[in-house]
Amino acid sequence: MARRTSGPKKKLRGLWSPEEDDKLINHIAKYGHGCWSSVPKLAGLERCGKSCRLRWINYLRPDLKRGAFSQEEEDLIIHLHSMMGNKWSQIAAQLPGRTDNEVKNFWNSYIKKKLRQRGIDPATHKPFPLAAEASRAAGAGSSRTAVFSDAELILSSMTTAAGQHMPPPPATAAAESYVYSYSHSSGGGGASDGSLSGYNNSSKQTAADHLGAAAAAGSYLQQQDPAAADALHCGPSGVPAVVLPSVSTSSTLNSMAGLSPAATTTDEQCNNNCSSCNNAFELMSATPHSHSNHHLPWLEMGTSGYGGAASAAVVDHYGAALDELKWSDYVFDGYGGQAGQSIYGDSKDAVQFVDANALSSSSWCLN
DNA sequence: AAACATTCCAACCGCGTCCGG
DNA sequence: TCCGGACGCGGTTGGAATGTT
Repeated sequence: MARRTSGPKKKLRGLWSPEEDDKLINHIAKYGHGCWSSVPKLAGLERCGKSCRLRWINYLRPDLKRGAFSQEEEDLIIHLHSMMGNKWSQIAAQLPGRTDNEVKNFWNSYIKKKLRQRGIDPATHKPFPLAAEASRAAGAGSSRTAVFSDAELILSSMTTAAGQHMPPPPATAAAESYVYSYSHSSGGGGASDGSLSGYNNSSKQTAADHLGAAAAAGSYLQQQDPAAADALHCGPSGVPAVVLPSVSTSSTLNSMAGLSPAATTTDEQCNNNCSSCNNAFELMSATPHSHSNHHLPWLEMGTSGYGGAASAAVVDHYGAALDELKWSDYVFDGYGGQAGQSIYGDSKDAVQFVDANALSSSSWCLN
């Protein structure tokens, strides 16, 4: 992989030899890197400080994980990318033992391709126009794929069974307020005791991962918009209290920051139709809330528990926070993959939008 | 087995930011 | 306030490894 070992610029040295690595490791072990520009001279290397820094950070650091990315890491990368864009260093910061360069390469060589294959624009995390059009054409059927247009969803969220329009969601929420139904055949047992008993064996680890991932996203949200994070009940550590995903949902991502529709419900949404949901705020204690067929209006979540001005404030906060969220968030929930399975992976479950006919204007919570 | 194509990823480049003088 | 050096980040490159014909 010798790179530019010959050329006009003398300073280019190509691959690092084991001897060079040893020198750098020994030097840093003894003295630390201090000022990188002085490292090459002190370590006896014919490299620039920048190159030494890069070599250390990307390859020699003892805490690097190396090896293939796990499914959870992949999911997290996709989700974080949907929130942050190409902020590789920030994304890598949420992945212990991974470097920005590694994440970037993984994205460019693998994830990007995977998303494209699924008709998702990796840059926007939204469907390619053609794919959306194809989906629209196929939309006449009872089940649709996860490829859809924003406008289509907004429309569906505003229409009731009688063809009447639902009260419009808050303006900031409208663009993101997708109503969809997640229909998952395998479902998942409910667990309201705060344990992970609602998760099957293979899901428990993923459930634990959800917490970590949610914490990461919560932390990010705290940084970006503390007020919004507070509205989402992010604790001081950045961990949102509303984090547990529905066990019926597939991946790490649907739980991110508790922002996903499947991850939370509220009293109003559930009281009428959900006998197993006793208290909306059970959710806020990170209790697994497994209602595989909840059809909740995204963004309505959490706000109905607040009254009047407080609710409006929360909505504002949500709006600000949700500006950061993109299509993949919904996809992640929408896909009904098994726990630990990337929603971008093959899945036999198809996302279904809530048929407008299934919604009443008085309740968002339907089974 | 050879030639060619594709993939992967370490390394480099250039730019922006930070910070001390 | 300006300047310059150091640092960090994201984008790009190009050659080794791997796959395909």
